[in-house]
Amino acid sequence: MKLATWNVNSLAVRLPQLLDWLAEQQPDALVLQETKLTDDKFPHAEIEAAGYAVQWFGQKTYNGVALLSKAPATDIVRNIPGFADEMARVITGTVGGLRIVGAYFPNGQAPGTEKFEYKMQWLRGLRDWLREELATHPKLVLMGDFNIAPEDRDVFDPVAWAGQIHCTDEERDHFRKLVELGLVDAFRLFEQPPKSWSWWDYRNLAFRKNQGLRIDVILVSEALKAAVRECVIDKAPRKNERPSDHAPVWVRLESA
DNA sequence: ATGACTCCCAGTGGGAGA
Repeated sequence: MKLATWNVNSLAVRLPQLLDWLAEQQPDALVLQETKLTDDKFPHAEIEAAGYAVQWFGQKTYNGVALLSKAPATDIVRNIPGFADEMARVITGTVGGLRIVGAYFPNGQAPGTEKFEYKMQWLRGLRDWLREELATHPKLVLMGDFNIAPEDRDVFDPVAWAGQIHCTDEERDHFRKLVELGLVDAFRLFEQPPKSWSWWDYRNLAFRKNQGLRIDVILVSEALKAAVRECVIDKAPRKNERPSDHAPVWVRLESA
């Protein structure tokens, strides 16, 4: 099983790149973030023609998520049960016996703002729901754009970013509390190249200079940990014309 | 350096992203 996550930063713009990547990488399931499309505008026909079933949940301008899978997903849940939210940020389904949660975590803007407080509330809501979800679905994968750089080694300039959004103690504490539910960061199960990022600012030639953050993450439950074989950030799509600012991340699990 | 780029909706500018 190959599972992937990609913040496409507008599916309207990135659809051709998505179709290319699906054809090349053949993931069994892929979650998308920042589709930025209302449900009536979602390009499901093109995705289905590429051999994927798809569930989607979006809104105008911001946010929007989708779950693509070769085998249709079942038991779909949109957003976080028990947490009222105006924004389309989470889509969950079961594929091949795995509970797949695709999430677009709030950005949070800056500590001390209303958006930061919303991020904290959202993270609490996610954790409370995931605790229950893990109890009923031990084989669970939470993946997406976390908008949290878990540790300093996930930041190109940890001194400059200290205390800044994505790197605050509060955000990292929430990340650790998710892990403490019984999840593991698949990327860190393996030796990885230093300076591995999943996002590079569009400004400042950041990609060329490899100045980025690792904020796109795949967490697998303890029940799946032993099955994880590989976890890769695929930088290739960031080299496309008109790329997303995020790279896809994928994980390969031993088929069982 | 309250920047830089990209996307969106609006409407010839501005918010948001991270």
